[in-house]
Amino acid sequence: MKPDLSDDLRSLLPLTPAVFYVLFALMDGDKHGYAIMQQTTAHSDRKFRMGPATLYTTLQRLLDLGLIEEVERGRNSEDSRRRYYRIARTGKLLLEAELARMDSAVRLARKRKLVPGTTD
Amino acid sequence: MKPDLSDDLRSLLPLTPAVFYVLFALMDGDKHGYAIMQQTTAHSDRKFRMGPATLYTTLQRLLDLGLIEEVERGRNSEDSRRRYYRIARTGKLLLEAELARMDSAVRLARKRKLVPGTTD
DNA sequence: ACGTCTATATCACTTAGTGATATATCTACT
DNA sequence: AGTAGATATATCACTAAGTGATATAGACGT
Repeated sequence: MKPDLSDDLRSLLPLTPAVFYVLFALMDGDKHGYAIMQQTTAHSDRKFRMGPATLYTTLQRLLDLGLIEEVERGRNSEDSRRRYYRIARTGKLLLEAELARMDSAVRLARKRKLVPGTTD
Repeated sequence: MKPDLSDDLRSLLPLTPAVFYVLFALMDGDKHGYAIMQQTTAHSDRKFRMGPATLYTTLQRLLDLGLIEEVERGRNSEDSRRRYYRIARTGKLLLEAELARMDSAVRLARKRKLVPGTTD
């Protein structure tokens, strides 16, 4: 059984594109800001391009909310400018809730034949 | 073959929640504003509640963009206050593009086991 | 040493969403 | 007929979020 999200977190749903793609990019490992920006362009099939202003203000907001955490660089000799981030437990729960919402919208649309069915 | 979206329309992706749910509500038939508000609450499993301010400003914006059209009431003796809307061709294309984006995000997440698989 | 890419950061501005409130109609009940 | 409550649209003042532009500087190849 999964814990329910607090009202506080639930009020963030639906996630804004910037918040969604930052959390989404971090789901497969810790990353620094610039890498998140690049992955986001790739993950969204170039449909969403996040500029630096959006990225860094979003990262700060997510830190304040406790949805992500900064991780002290463990690596030996990385680029000294980089700041690495990790998705926090609450951030993951929130991302899962958002994905469930998307999934249910897509399923409903599929019943109305607005989206091609699964092929994989 | 589907026509590509113009740059103008593509810049609206990802859709804001308000825009998405209005178009989504209209995909199964013409509706008036208040009905859209109610269906949205239902469609989103109460995860998104759109107040009147958001609804009516969004409807106006969508009319200006040509994504929806107002339909003159053909019915005989309906509630005279109601204004009915229909999704326009471009609005449907845009909604389909957004659903495809969501679908691809959900599929990617499923590979990472962040979303339960299909059961239906 | 130079140019380009990488990387983070902030400013001023625009756009979108929101709580509150207003106004009017419709419907059901007495 | 009166009226209470739900339905329906609309707008205001405010807040939150995103954005283009710009700044600054370290990394990397030639």
